Amino acid sequence: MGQQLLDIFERLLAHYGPLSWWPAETPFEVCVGAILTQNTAWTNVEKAVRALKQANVLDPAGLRDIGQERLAQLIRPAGYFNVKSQRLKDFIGWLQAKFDGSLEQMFANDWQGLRNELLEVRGIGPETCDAILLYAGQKPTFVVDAYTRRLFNRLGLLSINSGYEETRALFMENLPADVPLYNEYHALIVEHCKQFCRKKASCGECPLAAGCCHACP
DNA sequence: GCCCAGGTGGGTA
DNA sequence: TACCCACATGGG
Repeated sequence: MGQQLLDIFERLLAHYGPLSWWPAETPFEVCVGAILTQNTAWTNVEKAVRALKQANVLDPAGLRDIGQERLAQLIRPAGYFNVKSQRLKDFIGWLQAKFDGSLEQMFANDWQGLRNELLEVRGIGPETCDAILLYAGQKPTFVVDAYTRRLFNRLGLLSINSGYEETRALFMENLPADVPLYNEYHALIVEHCKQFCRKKASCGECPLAAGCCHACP
């Protein structure tokens, strides 16, 4: 299984090249982006992030001090703005109370314990949690999303009923705990599915075996 | 106009 | 546990 997972990774890497995620300038921006991108197209998140930068509030103190109504208006393009402004506030409040608003302090802790604590924060589910740990904190946890389950189910490596933790375990139990590898693998899965699982390209050019997406024969 | 996007939490059986 | 639903904007 480990070799199969590595083969798929190598094919994706050869086809798309290194993507070097996350698309953000700072670890804090990764955390905000991870919350904003929940069930939302990344292009919409970019608009919201841009607005936060222009308002000069894209840092722990800025998001702590801004009113929630104003925050909601700034992130409006990312959708679910009422829900997400509350989630950002909840995360910032937790970060402030627990680690004095410092991501450095937060990441200084044992990451597996930190993962459990992060999951307790309202609005931080498993994917958002792992994205923050991997892409903002360089911790070796694998990020699973809807694309990952869809793709590996179609490749026959994962049951259709596999949940988040089971899917994550497939990768973490069969691949070395390697941050650059986990970083690239998740990014490549997303990039591949954007192109093929959304019918933008014909399957003749697919770097994986036929059957990886609904457009495949 | 219709479908869906790099989810999550709350409610119900 | 296993579904079902709300949450909302913007691009294809």
